[in-house]
Amino acid sequence: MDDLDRRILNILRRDARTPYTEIADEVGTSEGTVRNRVERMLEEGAIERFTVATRTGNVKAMIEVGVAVDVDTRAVSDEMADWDAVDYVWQVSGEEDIVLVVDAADTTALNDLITKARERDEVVSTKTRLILNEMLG
Amino acid sequence: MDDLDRRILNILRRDARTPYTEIADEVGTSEGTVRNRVERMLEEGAIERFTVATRTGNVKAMIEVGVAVDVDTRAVSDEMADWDAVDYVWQVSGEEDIVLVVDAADTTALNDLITKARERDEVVSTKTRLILNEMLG
DNA sequence: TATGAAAGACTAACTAA
DNA sequence: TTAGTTAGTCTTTCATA
Repeated sequence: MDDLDRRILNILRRDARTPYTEIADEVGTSEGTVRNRVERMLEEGAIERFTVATRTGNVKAMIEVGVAVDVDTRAVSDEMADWDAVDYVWQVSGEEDIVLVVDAADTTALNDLITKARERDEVVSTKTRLILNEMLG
Repeated sequence: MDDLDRRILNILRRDARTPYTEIADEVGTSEGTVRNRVERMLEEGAIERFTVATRTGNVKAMIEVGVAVDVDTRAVSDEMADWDAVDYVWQVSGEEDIVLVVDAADTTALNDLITKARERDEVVSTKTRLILNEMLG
């Protein structure tokens, strides 16, 4: 993971469909080098996956969910990952245990999701924050 | 945004390099249809961008940052987006105003980042949560 | 690091609803 | 008029030297 890797990553983070030849030009190396490095980073896990950032709805939010102490957080997370509109489920340290990152159609859909979470016996608290603006690092 | 769109998105979210022909097979349509729909979703903003999910360091975390009431949150967010190891900056509603999603080399790097945030006059509080596990929705 | 072959994406003309 | 299909062409990626 050297500076060249980081420059390649920065280009891919902004547009993962940039052709290797174009990346090569930009960072001053050959197409083959870029390709080999991307493959290496994929193997090593520096690149977890190629993906798309979506905004299918109008409301993005994070829901911090607290669960009871005797509960298998992993299992709960697993189920919540299957819920509609849920993009990511993070198990986190801190007061709450799970953070849902969601992309909901509207506030009603968001509210339904929060309700669904609160109705579960294992869930002891929720705290929702709307994501008003997102910027890439 | 119909069911076919959603199925295409789900495939792309897991691997954005899946060839159109393969997606077409999986969802039961032609390559051209998949391509047209992906292009339309890009134009409409349902797909914000093609990107890579990275893990360059060993520590992922979210840092909730509270800023003073008279501060331009946008400007602060803008600067923080440029900091090393910061993947995303979200302006959010709730007690705190900014959430940094970071991918740090180690806990020292994470701590440096938190310190850097706390040293700013505008920042009145920080709360850090380690992301222990992430799952795709 | 080149180069040719293979895979994939794109263009544009066509068909059907 | 819009969505979908397809054949041919061009671009990108990949494997080999």
